[in-house]
Amino acid sequence: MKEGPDIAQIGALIGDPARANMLAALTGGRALTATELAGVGGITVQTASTHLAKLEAGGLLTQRKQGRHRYFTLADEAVARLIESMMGFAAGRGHLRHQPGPKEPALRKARICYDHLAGDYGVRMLDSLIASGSIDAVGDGLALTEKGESDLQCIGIDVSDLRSSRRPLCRSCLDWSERRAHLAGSLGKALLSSFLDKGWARRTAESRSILFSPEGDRQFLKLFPVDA
Amino acid sequence: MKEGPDIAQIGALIGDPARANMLAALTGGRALTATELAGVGGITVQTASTHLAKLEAGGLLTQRKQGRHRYFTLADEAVARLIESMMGFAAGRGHLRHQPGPKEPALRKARICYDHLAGDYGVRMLDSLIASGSIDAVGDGLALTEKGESDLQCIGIDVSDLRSSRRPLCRSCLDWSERRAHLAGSLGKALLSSFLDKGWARRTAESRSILFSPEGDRQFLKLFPVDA
DNA sequence: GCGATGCTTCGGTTACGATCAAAGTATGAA
DNA sequence: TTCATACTTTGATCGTAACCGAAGCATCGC
Repeated sequence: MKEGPDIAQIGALIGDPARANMLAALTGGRALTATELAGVGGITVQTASTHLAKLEAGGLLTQRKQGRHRYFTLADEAVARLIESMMGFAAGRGHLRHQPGPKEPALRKARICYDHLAGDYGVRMLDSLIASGSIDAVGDGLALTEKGESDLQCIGIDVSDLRSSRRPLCRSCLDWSERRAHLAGSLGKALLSSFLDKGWARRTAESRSILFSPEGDRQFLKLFPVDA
Repeated sequence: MKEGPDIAQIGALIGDPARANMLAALTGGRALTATELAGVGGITVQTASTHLAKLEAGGLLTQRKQGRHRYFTLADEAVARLIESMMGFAAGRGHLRHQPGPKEPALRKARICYDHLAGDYGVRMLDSLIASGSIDAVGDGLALTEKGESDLQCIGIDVSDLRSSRRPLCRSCLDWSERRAHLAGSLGKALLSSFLDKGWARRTAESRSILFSPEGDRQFLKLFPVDA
């Protein structure tokens, strides 16, 4: 008994509904203040403050002081992956939210997952990249091909820049709504950034969902076709 | 707020120390009775019973009645992966157990992870298989090569048998003690089974650790060399 | 300096859940 | 049948942690 690392601590940290909501909100990638997080957690700022202190002590969060605000973010990508993988697991077990809500469809279509695109559009993009031979899917792993590198160059993404970082270029991330993989890693981030830069899509204020403009939608679907 | 699946429920399930210990013990792959699980959880049978009922209701466990015993196992491999990934995360954050204990070294050397080999030996085996060209590592995924298939045939593992199952052949699983990948999937299971069948190693009664015989140790190290 | 805002700390209440003893149910052995 | 084992259910206790009000700091704008 008592073998291995202590999973009960982080389980308990994630196990509180208010904290889980905060973490889920932070999986959106942007830094949030204590007051904002109190909002998503449905609690007062005092309570939120103690929760945030616990999460920080547990190594899940980091905070950055900026003036009289304190911005909280997930400690690193590993935390984001843990949260998303738990969401995927929970979705598979039917542990869904009680109220689907009106925002749900938008969230399923396209949302941000830490720093890359998820949802129907995220899955579609990866499928298309694989079908066109830009990405090789071997087993459960992903690798960029030479064709993919030159194709990406054409749409303004310099892969050699990305390679210089320590972060893996391609990573598959299980999508909780689609139950299939989408593209994470530095390439996933770069692609989403380029969509936002081009004005094809924009992030929403309070939600993880990503809204495509009519023109951006057209361009995206053209760039990442799916053969019938 | 309140977006996505509910991770707080499973977080809370794993968040209790007694339940976490039970789950960790069941990651050893074998079915355990309620009384045995009460032992690893350090609680009475009554308390264990309520815990087990909760875990079953949450979809993490299944039970099988056999005479007057009730054998509990993890619901499926996804649960095992979740637990191991949380262990890996916890180990990375330094959420280690307070008492390392005397069994720790054996556990780090070789242990069972659901149904395949983990620990130093598990990582070594995968490294060797990759170095010899039996397995291709692309990105974070794994794929068996033709050479690998014939090599495995030589040591008595029929890959075509394994392919018939729905379960993926090769899967990489992050090792919490080594912080590197070892081989999971049906091939990982088949390899460990063959070691046990050959009498190279045996499982221990109360622990997840796997004990190699002197002869088995020699054979294993010869079969999976690491080039300096 | 002043007040306003953002956040944390303190104190006290409350509620939930983990715990076990004791009683109840099911299976097996004699 | 009777007793023993394996487990669950019930009931009651207890501790902890979530929660908020109020007070205490820190920072900004004026």
